[in-house]
Parts: sequence; structure tokens; C-alpha cells
Amino acid sequence: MTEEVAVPVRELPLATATTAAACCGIGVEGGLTREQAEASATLLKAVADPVRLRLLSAIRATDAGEACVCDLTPLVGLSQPTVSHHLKVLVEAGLLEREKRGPWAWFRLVPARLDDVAAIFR
Amino acid sequence: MTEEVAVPVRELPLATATTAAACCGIGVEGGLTREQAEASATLLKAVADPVRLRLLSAIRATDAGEACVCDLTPLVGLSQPTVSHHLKVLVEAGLLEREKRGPWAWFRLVPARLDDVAAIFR
DNA sequence: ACCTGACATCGACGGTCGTCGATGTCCTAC
DNA sequence: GTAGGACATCGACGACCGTCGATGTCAGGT
Repeated sequence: MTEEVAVPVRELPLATATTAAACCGIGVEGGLTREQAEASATLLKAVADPVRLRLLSAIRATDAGEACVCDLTPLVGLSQPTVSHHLKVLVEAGLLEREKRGPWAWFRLVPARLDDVAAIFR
Repeated sequence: MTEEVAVPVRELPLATATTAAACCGIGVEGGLTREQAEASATLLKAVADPVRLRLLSAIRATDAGEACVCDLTPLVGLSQPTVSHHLKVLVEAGLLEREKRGPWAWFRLVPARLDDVAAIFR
């Protein structure tokens, strides 16, 4: 509706000097706020890593829906401190829950948090 | 159901030396391959940035579904080369299309590519 | 032809990230 | 209590990323 806004008007090149004075005059102002964007980006950064994506999908593919570090370490082929670091990032992002059972640490998905990630893109 | 699988068996510490020999014996092997995970992570890295999220949502919020750099630069409050860099990242990820119309460069969403991102999390 | 304006490209700088070995903590078994 | 195994934490190092000013390119207007 009202498509005549598509062509830029290019008015007021110097007038009203105090404001931003967007060159095309449309004044894009919709979309996410800075706070919303940073919150979503923080969640996405936790997931934008091939190792962490493999950890999440491996835990999901488990029969019991959980896995411990000793299972995940040989899967990704990295050192144990590195795997522990990635799991910590996922826990701090709310995507995994850690449960210490005996000497082992078991990790389980948080489906609601996964839905939050998918909801960013509708 | 069947909770005795929770306790690891810890067998074959040295037997079958060629294979991975997971300590807990479950042998997590489902989930994404390394190539699949890297492809998804590359796409997610393009989106895991607050500035780029704001650029995408601002373009989506436009009436015409497109915007030029001169509209987006004052929105995010960064320098023009920085905004141009972020837009290039989004174009190279397939999330945006660039069309040079007159002296301006117009950017439009690629909805199918957005769906690819959402599909990573089902 | 010249200038101006819109945008891209080019180093360069500082900060963050992924990875590792070394070390610490906690639990269990003997 | 002592030993060993599972996991977390701690620097440290190299690589990548976001940001900028400076510069280049191209289209339009005078």
C-alpha cells in the first residue's frame, strides 16, 4: 500500500541541521531495538560454532536425551578442556542443563531455549 | 523407563585399540556431521551480530521491503564503511540481495535463506 | 570538465574467540 | 588415606572479528 515512498525524495540536504538528516528521507526506524538485537546476538553467538552445534545435535540424538563429557570428547576430536569450555558456553546460554551424577557430568537439552533461537527468525 | 543405562559400564579400556573407545561405552554417533555443522555455523555466524540483526529487521520493517545504505547508517549509529562491511557479510551469506539503482545501493531480504536459518533449529 | 555525493575497498588497530597443556577439585574404589 | 579417574578452571597463544579513517570508484548535476 502506498508505493510512492519507494523512490527517494532527497530533500533538505542542509536544512534542520541538528537531526540526523537521512539522505533518502525515508527514516527507517522499525525493527529491533539495540537491546533486543544484543540479546538475540548473544544467544546466537553461543550457537554459531560448528563444535557446539555438533554437541547439541549429538545430545539430541541420544536415546536418553543426555550425554556426559567422556562420550562427547571423542566425538568432536578435541581436548577435554576444550569440550568442557564449549559445554559451559552452552549452559551459560541456557541451552543445556548440567547434572553432576557421581563422578560424571550429564548434559541435557533445554527445548524451550532452542525454541527461543528459532523464534528469532519467526 | 529403564534407568539402569544411566550408570556407565566402563569396559574395554584398552581393547579394540583402533576405534575411539568411549569411556562410558554409549558411543554417541548421531547428530550432524562435521561438514553439516560447519555449513550451519557459517550461516549462523553471519547472523550472530547485533548490528547485522538490526539491519535485517530494519529492512524487513520497510514498506517497500528494501533500504539503501544512507537510510541504514544513521539507524545503527556506525560509520559508513562499517555498515557497508556488515551488509557485505549478509550478502555473501545469501541473506540479502544488492541492487545498484542510480548512485544508491538497495538491499532486499532473501526470505528462503532466512528460512534456512530457522530450519537449523527445526 | 569538474565537483559532489553514495558506496566499496583497503590497511590497521584493539578486542574477542577457540584451542591447548598444566593444574585444581571432587568422587569413588581399594 | 591413598590412588586414580572425570571434569572444571586457569593462563597463554594464535586467529579471527568489528571498527575506523583514508582512499578509490562510479553516477549525476552544473
